[in-house]
Amino acid sequence: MVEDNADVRQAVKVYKALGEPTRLKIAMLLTEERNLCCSDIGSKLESVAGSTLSHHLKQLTDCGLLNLRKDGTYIYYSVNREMAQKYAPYLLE
Amino acid sequence: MVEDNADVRQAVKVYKALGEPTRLKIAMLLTEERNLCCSDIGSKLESVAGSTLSHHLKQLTDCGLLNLRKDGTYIYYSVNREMAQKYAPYLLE
DNA sequence: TTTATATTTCTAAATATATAGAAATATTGA
DNA sequence: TCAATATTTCTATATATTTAGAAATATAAA
Repeated sequence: MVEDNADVRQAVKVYKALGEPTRLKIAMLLTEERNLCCSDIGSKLESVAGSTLSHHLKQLTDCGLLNLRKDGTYIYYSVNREMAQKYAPYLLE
Repeated sequence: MVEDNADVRQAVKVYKALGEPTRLKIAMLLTEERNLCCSDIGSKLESVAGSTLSHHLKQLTDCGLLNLRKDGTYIYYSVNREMAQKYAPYLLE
């Protein structure tokens, strides 16, 4: 019988996060260019509302794929390379 | 602006397929043990209806992650290692 | 041909997800 | 303090997904 442990649940979260076009593009964007803020990212994608972007970034952050650094009003995001290496090195190509 | 090309769409399909617990478990199962048929897989998971399993296997196959080999009434599934290597080598660990 | 078994397709229902507008919160700078 | 900007939360809606029962299809074996 296949186990349903914490590691599998983590992997599911990561793959679920990447299994949506806008989020995959955000992740790819952030491997090319580190330290983009929410609105930078928005301007590099086709018409996404800020609230939508915020939800996507939350999902990518919650699963551990993105690191964030707060600086004043801004939040700068980067890909967590260890996580990408482990689950989706495709991102790092 | 981030592109939405065929390669990205393929990656989204793969990650969407893996971003669901039952399907991730199926993929993990099939990296450990090759050539399991639908009902073998069903017996290794907790209570999944055959019709449900069929849908999951279709999704995993359609995105290219699983190879299949028909033999009489049976269909034997295996992980496509190239695809796993490219998108989710986590599976091969 | 009939029966048994494996798998798929059809269908419907429950649940989850993506989306964005509006309002709220946070921080900076004037 | 006030205004401007960045981001989040709340809310609702549209859409997609998961699920499985029932019926259909396919193959093999009796």
